[in-house]
Amino acid sequence: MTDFNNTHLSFDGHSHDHKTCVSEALKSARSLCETRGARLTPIRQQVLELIWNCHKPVGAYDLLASLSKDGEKVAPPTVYRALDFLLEQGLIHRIESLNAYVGCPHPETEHSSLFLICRTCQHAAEVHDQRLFQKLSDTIAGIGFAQEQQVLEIRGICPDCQKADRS
Amino acid sequence: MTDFNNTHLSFDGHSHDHKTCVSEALKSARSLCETRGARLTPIRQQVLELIWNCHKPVGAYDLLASLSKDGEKVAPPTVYRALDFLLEQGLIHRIESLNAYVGCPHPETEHSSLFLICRTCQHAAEVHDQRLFQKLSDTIAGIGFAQEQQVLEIRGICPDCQKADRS
DNA sequence: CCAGATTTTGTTATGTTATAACATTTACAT
DNA sequence: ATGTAAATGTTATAACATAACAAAATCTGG
Repeated sequence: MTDFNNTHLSFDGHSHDHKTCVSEALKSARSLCETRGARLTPIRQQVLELIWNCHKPVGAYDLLASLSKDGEKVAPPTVYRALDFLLEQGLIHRIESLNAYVGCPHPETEHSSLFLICRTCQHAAEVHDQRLFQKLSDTIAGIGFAQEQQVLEIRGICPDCQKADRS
Repeated sequence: MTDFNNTHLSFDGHSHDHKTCVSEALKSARSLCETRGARLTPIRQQVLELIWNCHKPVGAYDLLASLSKDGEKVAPPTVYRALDFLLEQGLIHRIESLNAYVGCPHPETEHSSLFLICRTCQHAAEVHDQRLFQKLSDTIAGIGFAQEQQVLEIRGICPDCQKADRS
């Protein structure tokens, strides 16, 4: 069973109240960092918010541009340091095949993710299928390989965009 | 069942006759291109050979440097065009999480691959497990997502390097 | 073989993504 | 308050990739 239909990263596009889901993500991030003694500084929070505000995976230089809009001058290291922090805290994921970043809808526990990336609408849905992950882990363990990180990204066309195509 | 133990990209390091496996790969590439009416030009073949000669995934600029050694001046587009050709023909794979390229040990049929990437020895093993791929495809199809390309990369420590660590 | 079309390669410039190195400021703990 | 650690600012550059156009090589039909 996947949580494809109840994740914020689904392909449901604008059909949900994104403002609410962003603010919930931020709230959750604040409380998590509090608990962990990690410092969610203004810059870090701002970057996290920008990532969540965008429905699609966002590139570091897009974030840089957004941050620089207010006339403030921001340099790449600032953005990358914030991204590093958010990645470490599990608050965002990096999509390797896009060089881009997305918010994680359940940062409280470490987990592997499978991303379904639509080449039409650019959205990336995070899928969790325990049975699948188990089979994968078993296969890898059977080989004797000690896995530390999984990069699982499927590219194609999401259900919505397939429908749109046919109409 | 995986072919982990009978692939040229395994973690067996220098325990096999790599010269032979490179020349076989090149021979196979030539015959494949012949059959398909694709032109394996000197540059393309040279790039393929360089990739096979290296046990690890190779970056485009490493290839560039190798090509430029003979005093010839080679520019990035030359390398990237060769890589594009080789990717199209399925003669190499790109490892997204490394921005690097590896030779494909069975280019005759299109296929998905799962890569096990060792962060100690840098080798990347291509694994094929039909049952696993089937389960993955079923999961994705069940969601209604039309997959076109899979990026499956597991990072960790290979069996050999684990042994080496303990000794 | 030749002329035109197509493919491949050369060349220059630039775009995009990411990090190194070091200075300064801010927050924290005693 | 003061020393220490963490975070941020700043400058420069590394690493990865492609656009655009010119020249050369190859293929194809007459």
